[in-house]
Amino acid sequence: MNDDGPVAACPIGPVVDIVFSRWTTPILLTLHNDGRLRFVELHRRIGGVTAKVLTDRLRRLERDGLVTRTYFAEVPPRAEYEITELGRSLSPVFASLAAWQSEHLGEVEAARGRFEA
Amino acid sequence: MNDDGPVAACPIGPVVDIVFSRWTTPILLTLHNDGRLRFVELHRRIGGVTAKVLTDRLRRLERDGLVTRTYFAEVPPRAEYEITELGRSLSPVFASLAAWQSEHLGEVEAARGRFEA
DNA sequence: CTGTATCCATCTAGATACTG
DNA sequence: CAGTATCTAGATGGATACAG
Repeated sequence: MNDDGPVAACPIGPVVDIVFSRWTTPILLTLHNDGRLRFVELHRRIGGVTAKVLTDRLRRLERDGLVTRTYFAEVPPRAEYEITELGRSLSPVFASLAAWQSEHLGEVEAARGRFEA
Repeated sequence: MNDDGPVAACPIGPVVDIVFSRWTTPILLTLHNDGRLRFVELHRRIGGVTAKVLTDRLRRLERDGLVTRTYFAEVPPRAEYEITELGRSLSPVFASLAAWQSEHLGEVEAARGRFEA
């Protein structure tokens, strides 16, 4: 949550809150690249996150309309997650981040090296 | 910090950590738009953040080469912060976020409304 | 003015156990 | 399998006081 304060200082606050909460980018990218996945499979591919936290993030993404959840009350039960059109529309954002990173991450690392001294 | 786990799931982890820690976007945007500013002025324009936290973020941005700090040991002292070329290179990233937000934030809010029901 | 030092409230996430 | 419930540890941020 970006605090209030002069909203003018951060007009992109809302989208940052929606997209860059922890674990949301790997979730969205995985669903974007790998298509519809059930819970365990998504969990396995992301790694490092607990079921509780993954569930929380997925609920939030579902609430925001970026992901859909389809539940099958079978035995054993099955839940499938899929990215929505709205979620897919974030593609250009992720592309611009990837582009910046591949072009400039080296400079950041160099700056960090200099900063040690 | 995006945990480890399969890095493949989040290739943009590093840039997300660099750019989307709390308060970093308003800091970068303010310095981008308003030019070189001294500490108090920056503090005032952002609002809602304490001096301690603002200092922390600025140090981190300085370390990463996105911002420069120039200190004048006068009485009273003066410190001026300015965005670097590297920091300015984030422009397209912010532009893509702003574009997405203006196009799709309404859909997110609609989804949230639906989710209540 | 430009911070730092300290302490504390809060929030998040992780571990673990358990249910339908 | 797909979660939920509970508890706790650690990180983060805020309040406050103080220093150079």
